[in-house]
Amino acid sequence: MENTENTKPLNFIEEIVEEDLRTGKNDNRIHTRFPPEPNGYLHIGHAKAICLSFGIAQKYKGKCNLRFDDTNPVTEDVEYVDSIREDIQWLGFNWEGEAHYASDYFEQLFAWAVMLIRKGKAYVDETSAEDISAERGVPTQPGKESMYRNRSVEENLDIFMQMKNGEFPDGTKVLRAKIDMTSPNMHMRDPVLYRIKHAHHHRTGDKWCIYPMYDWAHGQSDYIEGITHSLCTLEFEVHRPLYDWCLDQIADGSYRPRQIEFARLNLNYTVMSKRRLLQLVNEGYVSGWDDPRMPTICGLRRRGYTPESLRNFAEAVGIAKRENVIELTLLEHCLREHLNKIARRVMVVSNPVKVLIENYPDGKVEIMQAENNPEDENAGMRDLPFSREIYIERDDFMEDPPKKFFRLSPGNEVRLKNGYIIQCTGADKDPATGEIKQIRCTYDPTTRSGLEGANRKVKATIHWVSAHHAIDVEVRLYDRLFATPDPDVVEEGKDWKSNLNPASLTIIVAKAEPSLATAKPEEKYQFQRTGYFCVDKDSTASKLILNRTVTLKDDWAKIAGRG
RNA sequence: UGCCCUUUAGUGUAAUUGGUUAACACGUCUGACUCUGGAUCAGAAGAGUCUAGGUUCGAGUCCUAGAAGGGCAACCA
Repeated sequence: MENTENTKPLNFIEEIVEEDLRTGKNDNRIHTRFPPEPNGYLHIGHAKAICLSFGIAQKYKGKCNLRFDDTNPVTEDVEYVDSIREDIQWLGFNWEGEAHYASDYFEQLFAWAVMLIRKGKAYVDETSAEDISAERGVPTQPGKESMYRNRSVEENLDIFMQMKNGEFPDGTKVLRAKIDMTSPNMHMRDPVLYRIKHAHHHRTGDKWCIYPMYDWAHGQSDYIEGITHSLCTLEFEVHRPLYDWCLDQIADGSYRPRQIEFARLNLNYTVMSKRRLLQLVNEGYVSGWDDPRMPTICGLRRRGYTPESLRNFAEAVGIAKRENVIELTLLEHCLREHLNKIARRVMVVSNPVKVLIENYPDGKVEIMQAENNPEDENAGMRDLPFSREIYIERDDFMEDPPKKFFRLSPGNEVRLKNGYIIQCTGADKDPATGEIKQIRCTYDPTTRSGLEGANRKVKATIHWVSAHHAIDVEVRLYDRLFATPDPDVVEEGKDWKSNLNPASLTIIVAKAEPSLATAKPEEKYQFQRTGYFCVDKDSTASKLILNRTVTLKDDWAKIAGRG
């Protein structure tokens, strides 16, 4: 066990960590952090990042902090803080100690800013936002120094204090680092460190009216918390020189956090940006952040995903620096792999057609025994009522079947799972429409499941429910959110939303075996031969609602699909 | 036309750090088995590593020059 762990190839971040451990860097401490901004819900891309940072800490006996990057009070809210904490814990991770907040460090950050000014490395700029932007230049051309760049230390200090004391309106002044307006890296062209925002902060209230920018807060927060490996996504790569510059101003040399970037997760048939997810919610394309079609952690949870399956997925996709688009089939594979082991099997007929077993005594009811999960010996058995009239799937009968169709058809035999072998004697049709109203069969009493006679080879086994005992349940058949793998590929004049899958949700009423009546929200079931389902939180005692998490693999659908 | 990053089967990730015939997973295709056309098992196809040069006994790994894709110009993170 220990051995397989050691021989598994390391990703490039683990290699860096192991090298640091070899050389004794930072006293051999390994301390990571997950730093969400509380301005939205976490999605599966964050799940990858969470598994990485918490996973590295676990693997190397280190620690992982949760730190809310709450430096922008106008977009942030406690609602998000709470959902983020819940999602991380649901995923199965525990952060070190209490959750941290960048806002915990506002005082220290301010003190360091004052120190910067004293060293002549920061200045207050009164240029307007537009002009600062213009003066910054463009990537291909150097910027121009601000006319306020060379104020005296005293003047800077004085105005900065006034900024802090709320003497200026929003947007009138900023504190800027004095670095290099000609740098080929835009982020080094005197980046803004503080801006004025007379806004109520979800934690510090009205104490502050100046707030630090990400670049001034993040590395410093890492330093304060003793973070050794600060893992983030690729778009922060260009920030790294600034991250290091900021640390240079405060670090004493005995310890040093390091920022390492990796490629974010992309999944086909969905979108991942906060902006787009928000748009789907606001414009009513989905029912909310936890709509089971959303790639949010709470959405996946409601859909029926398990923390294990998500963690296995994060492991399977790996960590590297190149842009990637993971196939949804890999996610679904990880899901099925886990659900197969834990989901109780039940029989539910989603598109019912009645079958009359002509030679079965009217009014008789037998109780059949069914395995709850053949993959789990401890899952036990359950009772299943059987009677003269049952429902089977309409698709499991064909009047005029093609060669490879093994199920019910006139004259043909089929096994009823955990029941009897039946033979079709005919079907009654609506003379006007040709629709099958009822299928007629006979059963062989010696073939009851468990009896000697049941050992006969039969081509197919189908699921069923007793018509009189079945309960009606609402089933929400979810499919992929987008109809095309890359939602950005669109016709002229259309946008990504035109690729939304119109069939991503179909609601039906199905006939379920009676044992399902006591099912509770979040419980996972396998509807035999159909798929995995999860009881929705909207369920009530009188109305059971199940979400289709994912279908079972269906070889017949492939064969039939080929024509 | 500045800087930074990336480039290995359809999709991801590896390759003992310069060493045999480039591996694993998902997907695809066969077949076996099955009281779930599920699961499981067995097998197959599929890349010669972005291109062109070079170094070397030997290059996916090193060098040179290109190409392609991505990122950077918020008082967002």
